Amino acid sequence: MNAPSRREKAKAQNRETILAAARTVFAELGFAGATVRDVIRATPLASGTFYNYFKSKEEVYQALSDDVALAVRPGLRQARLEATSAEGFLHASFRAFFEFIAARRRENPVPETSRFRMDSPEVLAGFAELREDLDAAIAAGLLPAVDAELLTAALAGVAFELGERVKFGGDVEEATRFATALFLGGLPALTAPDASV
Amino acid sequence: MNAPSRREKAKAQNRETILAAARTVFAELGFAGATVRDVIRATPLASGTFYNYFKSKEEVYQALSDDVALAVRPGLRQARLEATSAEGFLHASFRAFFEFIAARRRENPVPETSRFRMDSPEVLAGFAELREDLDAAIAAGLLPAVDAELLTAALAGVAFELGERVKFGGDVEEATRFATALFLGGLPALTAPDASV
Amino acid sequence: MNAPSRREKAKAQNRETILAAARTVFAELGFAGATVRDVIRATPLASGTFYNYFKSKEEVYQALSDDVALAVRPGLRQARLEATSAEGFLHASFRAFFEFIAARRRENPVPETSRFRMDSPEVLAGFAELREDLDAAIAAGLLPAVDAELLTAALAGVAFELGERVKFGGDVEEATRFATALFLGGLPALTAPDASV
Amino acid sequence: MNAPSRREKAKAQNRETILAAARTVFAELGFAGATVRDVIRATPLASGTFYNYFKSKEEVYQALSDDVALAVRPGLRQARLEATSAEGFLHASFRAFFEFIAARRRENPVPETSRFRMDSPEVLAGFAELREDLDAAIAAGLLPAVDAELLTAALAGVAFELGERVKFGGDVEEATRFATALFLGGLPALTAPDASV
DNA sequence: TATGAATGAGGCTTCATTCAT
DNA sequence: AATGAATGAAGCCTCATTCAT
Repeated sequence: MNAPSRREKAKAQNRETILAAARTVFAELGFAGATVRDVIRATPLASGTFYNYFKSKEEVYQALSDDVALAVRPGLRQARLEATSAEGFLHASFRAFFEFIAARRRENPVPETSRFRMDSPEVLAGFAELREDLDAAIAAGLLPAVDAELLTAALAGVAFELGERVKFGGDVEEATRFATALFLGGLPALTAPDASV
Repeated sequence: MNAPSRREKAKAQNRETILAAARTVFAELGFAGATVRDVIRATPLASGTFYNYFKSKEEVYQALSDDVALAVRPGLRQARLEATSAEGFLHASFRAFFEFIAARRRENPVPETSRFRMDSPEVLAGFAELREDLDAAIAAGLLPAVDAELLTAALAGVAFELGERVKFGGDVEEATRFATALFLGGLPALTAPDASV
Repeated sequence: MNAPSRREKAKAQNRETILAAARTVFAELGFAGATVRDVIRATPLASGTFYNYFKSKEEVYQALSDDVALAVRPGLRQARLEATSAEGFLHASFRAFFEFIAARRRENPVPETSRFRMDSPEVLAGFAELREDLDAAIAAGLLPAVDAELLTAALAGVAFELGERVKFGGDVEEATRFATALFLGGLPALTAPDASV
Repeated sequence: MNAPSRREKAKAQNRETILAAARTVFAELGFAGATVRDVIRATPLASGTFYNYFKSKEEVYQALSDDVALAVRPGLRQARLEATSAEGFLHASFRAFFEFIAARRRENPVPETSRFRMDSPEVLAGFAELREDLDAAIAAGLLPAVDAELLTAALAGVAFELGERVKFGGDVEEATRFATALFLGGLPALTAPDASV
């Protein structure tokens, strides 16, 4: 009992409608380029209704991030925490990430968009934990003692850009293999005394 | 013959004034976040004057890309084309990119903007030729025969994200070394038959 | 017979709740500056409930006027009608008015609003009958035969402005004495043939 | 030479157009009740133009006040400063004020309006100096030593309300005589030891 | 060519009011 | 009756762009 009333369901539904519209619109126009109006227009709702749910574009962004935190990050993290080798760690991370993008693509086909639009909230939210896990992995001896700050950045960058390819139809497995191999091969080189220039 | 008249010089000057202002403003606010007004305001010129030189913000963007093509990319390309080793190729590319960002940081010392602001014309234009050069380098045997599409993406991603760190004070040399070493170590692994998972 | 049912009492209660909130809100924001939403927000009731009792802000205004007609004005009129001297007439009028303002100040201790806020229903309603009473007082020989139109205006003006002082902490007694003395002294002069300029 | 160009004249003209519209609209709707849109609508100008001249309704209000300060108050003040008797002081003040209102009425006929709309900027602006002059007049022995705070309020209130009558066709001379006589007669009474209640 | 005021479209937000529950 | 979410009109303001000077 205490099942959600019809009204409560409608309310939850509207919230989802707005979030889904925002996802699409942000992907299409970029977060900065999108307006609240754009989001509303992508919705059957009236303009005022938006403000019953969110105070601003930023708040939608936040909600989108939260959604993702709930949906993807636990799995992603779990995979990393359970990893017993550098390869496992990297493979689990990249795979989870690319899978997520591919799933998104399936349920919400992406319109043509320029490559520098990859600033969607969902994507960014997941990276916050990465650094943390990296530190743990290094401390545990799973990864060599490289500069964790730069390594986080490099991992994020590669995930980011390969993710773009996946978003437009690239193969998840292939992207995962490529990224994993790159870092697996590169990591030892990063600890070697620098001889370059 | 036909040295530019005073009038022509004044004209060229205004054009440069606008472009310089746009560079600063786009860097500060991002392309999407910036308005033509913002650009004009960063200029001693009147609003109408803007339209004597450019039809829109997009056209300024294009001009900025062209500018950088003229100014930065030839040198970068040259270095890549003359490279005699994978390391030289990578090192030249990363170094040029991070130097570029550091220079921008120096002339525009108030970033306060997060990662979204990497969508500037110069940055994007710089990557346009990378793929081309990669293909050439692979054909020349300088780089192993990996998937050039994915490699381009991975290079861009790492450059992007390490570039962020440089933008906020990171060291150019350190970023260059890190990125170069990562790919130098990773490239051989990319050609090995995949054994992962 | 026919004592109010529980339901009728609840209904009357809600009406009073809204009126009380409106009084406070109008006093704080002024009639023009206040919105129906403001009134509802100052209430535990839902927005729709407002419309079960009033059609609009204006109707609340009217009801407030009626309320005060019921509550304050009879006493004031009584005092004026029973006055046996000009002083009694004036003193009763001013005192009632300033007391009213002081009472409002006590129950709503955050004025922060300047002179504009004197346009509340109670205040205006209170002056409506003054002219009538003045005519009666003049006819009864209580007041000298001055221009009742102008006298009404002058009384209202003084009451208004001294009322402002009372609103911000001025003493009721002092304001009453001042206003009464002014008119008591001035009234004879008003009947004298005009020699001025 | 340096005569205002056509453009400069148009600009000054627009400013006046807006101010005139604001005067009318504030008188009609009250300051609080009026919107910027209302002002614009009372104008042949486009909405954006308003903001070329004023940042907000409040700024128009300020400008209106400044206008009045320039136009009326110097004369008003002069008359008071030159007064050599209480009667002269009062007469000059009231007369100047009512004249101003009458002049306004002539050039800018007032629509029907309720009595509590008399919160127009012009009217209020002039009273700021009154208190100052009153203090000076009392110090100079021109007026008896009454409570200057309350006297200011009373004078303002009477001017206010009689001004309303003048605004709707009342006679300037009559209002001036009435107000002057009231205070002339009332002032002595204000200094007498209080025997009231 | 440069100027900058005027324009009105369009973005943001709040409001009064309705109406299904 | 009471509720409170939905609605869209309307207020606020900024913007890109034009055009007379």
